[in-house]
Amino acid sequence: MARTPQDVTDAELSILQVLWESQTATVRELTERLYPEGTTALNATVQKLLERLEAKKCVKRNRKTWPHQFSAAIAREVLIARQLQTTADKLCQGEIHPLLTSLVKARGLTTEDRKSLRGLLDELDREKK
Amino acid sequence: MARTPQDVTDAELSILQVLWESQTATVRELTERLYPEGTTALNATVQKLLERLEAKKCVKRNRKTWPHQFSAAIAREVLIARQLQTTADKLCQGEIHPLLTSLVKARGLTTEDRKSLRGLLDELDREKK
DNA sequence: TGAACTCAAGACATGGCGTCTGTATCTTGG
DNA sequence: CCAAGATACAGACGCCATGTCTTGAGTTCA
Repeated sequence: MARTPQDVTDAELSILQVLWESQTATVRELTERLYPEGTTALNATVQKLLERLEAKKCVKRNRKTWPHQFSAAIAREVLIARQLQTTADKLCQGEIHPLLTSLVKARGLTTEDRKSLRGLLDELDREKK
Repeated sequence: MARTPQDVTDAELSILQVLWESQTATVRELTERLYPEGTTALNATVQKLLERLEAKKCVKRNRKTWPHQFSAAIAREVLIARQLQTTADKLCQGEIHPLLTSLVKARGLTTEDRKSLRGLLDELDREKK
C-alpha cells in the first residue's frame, strides 16, 4: 500500500491562493506575502514550490518579463472538482451522489442556498430533456 | 508550513472498507482479505493499522473474544462529511456552497439523482420553515 | 506442558514535502 | 563596459508521516 503523492500540497496551495486573488506576482512578492517575517532563503522555497506547480500545470510563468511573472493556470473551481472526485473515488467508488447528500444534509445551507441549488437543477433538467 | 497528518490514511481506509461490509472481523481475516498473497508479517501491519484506527476512534475492538473482534466505529457517511469539510476549509474558507455547485454541474447526475436531491431540499424547507 | 496462534511495543525504511545552499544568469547604475 | 545586486535554477538536506517488520510476551487447546 504505497503512499500516493498529493495533487497540490498545502504549501503549494497557499501560493495558489495568493495568485488567485492577485492575478499575477513575482517570487519576491509571493514570499513577502506568505512569509512576512521570513529570511531571504524562503525566496528559494517559493521558487521551488512555483517550479513544482508549473510542472503540475497549475501555474504559468512569463519568462519574458524580469523578474518572471507568475499566474495561476488552474481555477479554484477545477481544483475543487478534482478534490471532490478524489473523495468520491476513495469513499464511494466514484459515485458523487453520496457527497451531495452529505452536503445537503449538513447544517449551514441557507434558504438562498437551497433556492440557487434548485435553480441549477432546473437548468440541468432543461438542457438534458 | 508544517505538514499536517492525514485524517485516515489510505491503508487505514482499506481496513475500514472491509469492516463496513463485514460488520466484524479478526486481524487474520482482514489480512487475508487485504493481502491475499502476503506473508504472515502483514498480520502485524494490519494489527498496527487497527491500533492506529482505534486511537482515532474509527474502530472498536472487542477484547472479550479471542482472537479480538474488530468493527467500524465510524460510519462511511461521517468520514465523507469530514472529508468534505476539510476540502471546504482548504479551498473555500469553509463554505460548502461552492462544493455543491461543483457537484451539481459535474456530469454524471441522472434524472433520478436530481429528483432525489429535490426531495431532500423539500424536506429541509419543511423543517426549517 | 508444548505447539500454534495472537497481541503488543517498538524499530525500521521509504519517500513526500518543505527548506536551504551554491552557482549561474540577468539587470541596472556609474 | 563593469561591478554590484537581484533573480533563476539545480541539487541537496532533513524531518516526519506512513507502511512494514521484528521480537517477545500472552493465550488457547490438545
